[in-house]
This record gives sequence, C-alpha cells and structure tokens, in this order.
Amino acid sequence: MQKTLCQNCILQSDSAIKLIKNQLNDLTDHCSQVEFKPGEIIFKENAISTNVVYLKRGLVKIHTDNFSKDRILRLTKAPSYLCLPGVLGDSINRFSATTIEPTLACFIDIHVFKKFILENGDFAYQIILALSQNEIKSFQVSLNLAQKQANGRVADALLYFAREIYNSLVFLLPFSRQELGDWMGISRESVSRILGEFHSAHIIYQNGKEITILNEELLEQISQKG
Amino acid sequence: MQKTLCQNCILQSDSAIKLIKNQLNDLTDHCSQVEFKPGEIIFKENAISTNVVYLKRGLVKIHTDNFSKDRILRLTKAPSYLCLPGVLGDSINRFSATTIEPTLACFIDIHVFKKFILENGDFAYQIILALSQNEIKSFQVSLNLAQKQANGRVADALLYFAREIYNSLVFLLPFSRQELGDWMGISRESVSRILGEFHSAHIIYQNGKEITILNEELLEQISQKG
DNA sequence: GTGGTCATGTGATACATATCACAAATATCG
DNA sequence: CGATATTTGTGATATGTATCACATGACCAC
Repeated sequence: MQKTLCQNCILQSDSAIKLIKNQLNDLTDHCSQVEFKPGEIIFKENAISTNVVYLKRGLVKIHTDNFSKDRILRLTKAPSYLCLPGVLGDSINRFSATTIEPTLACFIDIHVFKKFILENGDFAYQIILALSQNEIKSFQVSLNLAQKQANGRVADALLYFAREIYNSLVFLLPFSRQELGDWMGISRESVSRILGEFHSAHIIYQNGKEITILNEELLEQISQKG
Repeated sequence: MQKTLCQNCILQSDSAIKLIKNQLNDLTDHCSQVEFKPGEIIFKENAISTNVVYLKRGLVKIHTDNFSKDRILRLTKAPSYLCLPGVLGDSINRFSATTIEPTLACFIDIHVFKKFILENGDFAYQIILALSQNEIKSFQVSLNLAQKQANGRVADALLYFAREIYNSLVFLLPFSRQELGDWMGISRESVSRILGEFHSAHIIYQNGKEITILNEELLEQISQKG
C-alpha cells in the first residue's frame, strides 16, 4: 500500500521526481503518512526529531512561543518539505509546526533522506533550489517587518493569502485576529482597527473571517509604501 | 598559481574538502580570485550574475535599496559562500553585496558549481547544511525585528558583533550609526540615543566607533526582554 | 434555553520611536 | 592648513501603536 503512496508523491514533488527506482523502494520502506486535522501539532520545538516532513496536502504554520508569546514565523503550503533546517543541523526542532488546514504529511527517516542527497545529485540540487528560494522569501519577510508599519504589514498578509495560498481575492481567513497579529508582529487590537479601516475605505470587504479584496491595486500600494 | 589557490581553499571550506581531485582541477580552471577594499561592491541587485561567490577572507553586508532607503539584511563573514540564493534560482541578484572590511572573494562559475552538486553528494550535503543554518538564523532575525523594541535590537547588534564577528568584547564598529539603524530597522537618532544610554548606564563604553561591552550579562538581558 | 468561554470591536490613555531642527565633532581633500 | 562635507548628539514635537478597560457577539456544553 505504501509503495503506491510514494509513487504518487512523485507527481507532486520536484525532488521526488529525481529519485531513481531503488531509492523509491527505500523511501517506501522508511516513510509513513499521517493525516492531521486543523490545529494539530506536527512537531514541537525543542523535541528531538529523526524525520524530515514532506507535506503532501494542506497548510501549516511554523511558530515558536519561546518568549511566552506565540510568534508565527512562516506558513508552508503543500506540496513542499516542511522546514528541513531544524532537522538537519542537529536533531532538535527549533520551531513548532501546527496545521491550520487539513493536512497530509509524510515522515521520512532522516538517514534515508541524507542517503538520497549523498547518492543523487539531482535530488540534492532540487533541495538546494528550494532552500535558496526560502532564503529569498525570508529576506523579504525581514524587510517587511523591519520597515513597514502596521497597515502595510496587514496589507501584505492579505495579499499573501490571496496570491500565495488561495489564488483568489475571496477567501476565508484561517487565522484569528490574534494570530494575524502574532504573525505580523502587531497587536490583536491594531489588526482589528486596520481591517476595519480597510473595510470602511472599501479596500476590502470583511465579515468575520470572510475576506474579499475589493481594491487589490490600492492594497498593493499600501503594502509598498509601508 | 591558481592551482595552489584552490588547494588552499580546501583548508577553509567544509564544502571544498569534499571535492575530489578532478573536481579540484575543474575549480582551478573556473575560479578567479578578487581582492576588495572596504566599501567596494561585490555585486549589485538586479544585475545578472553567472558566478557563485565564496568568501575566503573578510566581511560583507547583504543589502538592498529597493525602497529608496538602504536596508541591510545580513552580514556574512568569511569563510563562507555569499548568498547563493540569488544566483541559483534565476541568474539575477536579488540583493547587493558590499564589503565592510578588506575581503578576498573567489568567483566560481555557476555551471561548475552546479556540476559539483550533481556529481558530489558530500559537497551537496555540506551546502544544504549551510543553507539550513542560514534559514534558522533568518528566523531569528525575523523574531528580533518583529518582537523586540529598539534597545533590544541595539543590544542584539552589539552582542552579534562581539560574539559572531570579532570574538571580543572590545571592537571597532564597522558601521556608522546610520548603517546600524538601517540594519536593525530604527532611525539614526535612536541608535545614538540608545548607545548613549548604554554608555551612561556603564553597560558599554563608547568612543566613536570604539565599543567595549562592560556588562555582557545585562546586555543579554536587554536583548532577551526586547 | 442558560451560563460560560472565547473572539472581536472600540474608545481612552500611555509610551516608544520617528521626525525635524540645529549644534558640535570628525573626516576628507585640495 | 583651512574649507567643506559627513557623521554624530540632543532637544522638542508629532505620530503610530501597545495597552487597558469594557462591551458586544459567536459558539459550545449541558
């Protein structure tokens, strides 16, 4: 049964495509698949992990509550590897991963994963490309946080959901106002106020978690100007 | 002459160690070494690049002036690869790199670099480890920027120089107050004021660009509390 | 239904930091 | 060496956002 599983993975993952036949057998033997409901924890920071997690389906937040307050660092949408770094450097997770939509995750033994990298240059190259792109995104996040003020960050977040996650100007916000604030580094109340302003100015329509972007161009300008 | 060069590189770079003999010859043929004075530009954002840059010696800032104002994203200290991402994904540099201390940089043809990854799993694995560590650092930078207020960020910056760059509590700041502000996302004036406060409180001694950390523990606390 | 919990909106206030304006110190260069 | 530009410090003010306090609304258990 698992054999078919990993074959299916091929269709979704650039990296998996590069795996050659006997590596796929290895994968099948050292890979287990788990279904998560929204809000479930995939792994916790400071826990030891010996797996690389590959997301087949769903949406996950990487976060930390090191400083008593929860801070959301990034969203990761399937299909994609989930935050390799913590697993590779040492075996301790530096951050927590919690699902925010129903998610299907594949746990791959880290030794098998490492073996693939060592044996298969194509696979390694795909991983390196993915990490490189992550790094550029991280830089952009840093820019946003360091430079923009609250309304620019909220505009950013809305455009991110519309463009990167849902591919639609109409979507259901998977976050509470609190979580949105934790993500963008602003307070719950400010998020409320800013969304309210956007609503009044007909830039968006909001009804609870239901969001419609009415004036994408203006929102983009607000995001740019900060 | 270049042959000896690349052999020397081996001593400094984990990745290079993993290169096998005929790959070293390749490297020697497709590698050129350049000396930079402080303040010189290694590459500029939006420029096309067909090289991976490896830093043999020196200190470099990765920055962008996309938004009319200069923003410093990261410092990279030799020995290390300099910001692979922009080069690998596409061939356009997303950010600029400017030296802040005398620097010796090695330009490696990107096709040769890619060939090494494809052919040599050990090399690829080292690159992946390095990128992974970068990612964790990026996360921490995001946390700092989103969560800490100005004095915490300045404390952070001072500890960073002392610990990561100079390995000494006494050092010469390679940045102007303006640059420090550009890096931590605060204004030049605030940097001045905060350094002044630290000085008055005997947490540091400052005399122009000359900095001495007098109370590392307290500085650490300020950094933690934000 | 009722009571309880949690998420949300909104006003008043406090606080941190940017901005502006200018003076002083320092570096740069002919 | 002097003239000019650049960097730095510091006060006054403006602005943005956190925080506090409380009211409202949604959801859930019983």
